[in-house]
Amino acid sequence: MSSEELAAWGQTTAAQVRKDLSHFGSFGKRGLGYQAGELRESLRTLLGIDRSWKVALVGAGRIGLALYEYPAFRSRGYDCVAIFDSDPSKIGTAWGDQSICALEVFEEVIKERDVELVILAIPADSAQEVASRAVEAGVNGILNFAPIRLNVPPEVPVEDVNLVIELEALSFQITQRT
Amino acid sequence: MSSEELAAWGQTTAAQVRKDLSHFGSFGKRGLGYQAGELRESLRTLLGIDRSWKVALVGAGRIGLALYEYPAFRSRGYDCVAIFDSDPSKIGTAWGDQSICALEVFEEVIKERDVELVILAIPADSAQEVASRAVEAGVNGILNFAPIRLNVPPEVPVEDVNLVIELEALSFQITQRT
DNA sequence: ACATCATTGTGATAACCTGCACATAGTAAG
DNA sequence: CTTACTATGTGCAGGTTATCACAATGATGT
Repeated sequence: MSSEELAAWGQTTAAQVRKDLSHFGSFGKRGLGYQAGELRESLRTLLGIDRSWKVALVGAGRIGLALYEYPAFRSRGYDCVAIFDSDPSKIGTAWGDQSICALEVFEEVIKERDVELVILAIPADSAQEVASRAVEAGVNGILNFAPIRLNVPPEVPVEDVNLVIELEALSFQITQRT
Repeated sequence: MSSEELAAWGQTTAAQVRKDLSHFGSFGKRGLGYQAGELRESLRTLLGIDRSWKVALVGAGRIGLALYEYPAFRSRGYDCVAIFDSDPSKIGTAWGDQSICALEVFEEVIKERDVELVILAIPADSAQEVASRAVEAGVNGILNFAPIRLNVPPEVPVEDVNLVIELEALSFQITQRT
């Protein structure tokens, strides 16, 4: 597969593909291109997605449920090993093979099950507190659906997903289109 | 409110805030700062979010449900005026005040209800087809949850949301952290 | 063995973005 | 009215990112 082909796939240019890859090493053969399977594996290793990750889900609401049942997570190596919620009526009930835990036992469960990533699917007003507790408990990264900017130490990466902003980005582009 | 304060809020620098705003006009008063409410309204107009937008949801699965019930959408002016699904057992049933429509009547309903934005919460294999039909029916923008790059004319903006990639971005950063 | 061809990896170049620093202008007080 | 003060808007400089263009290199065929 040539950088040209890869570029078409990724909506970019051939030069961009080659430059980007060159920052991490030399993956292609001159005159031939890249061997797709080999490149794929190299990149998987490079990105740290050549193994499975233990994930905890905080918030057993509708968004939490959608994420928990999202097949792509498991198939890409993200294993949900714990679910938390603050609602007493949900605690103890089970989704699939996971029983929903109370936030009171958060640290305990996180450590016991070696959770590395936490998905926050809870309202904005409790997100900061849970995030801080997660960091304290040794979590390595946070995927945040709450519409606030979390304050965490720089060594713990946070990825924010804000669906309203995505819609607003569309609105903006449409408005600009004159 | 000074650019300094705004910068702290948005995790950036005062100079950046001023430069960015200056691209769209002059909103502040020298020696005083910005008047928050006024600035807010100016930006809302600029971004095209000073009005409500009519949205159709395609895919009445768990992700679709989570989005449909997401209160922030309605409160920010995004009105879901139609829901579509291909599953015959869902068609005709209702979520809240919306009855789920068949994809057969897609174009008809889109035009009749003046839908401007479409949210695609369906599997990758049918996303391109629905996207093309949406563009053809006159939709102005697409929020795409399917993990494929949609092929649509450049005047129709597409925002992609890929939750697996968000998790992978975390994995990468953690791996790099050495 | 040699020539031809295709495509990489990369130095040079251009475009873009961020941050600094200050002239400018509006406010307030004497 | 004049002076002192504050915070904007912006030209400039530095750094980062994208694009170009080509020498280097391996494959293929004669």
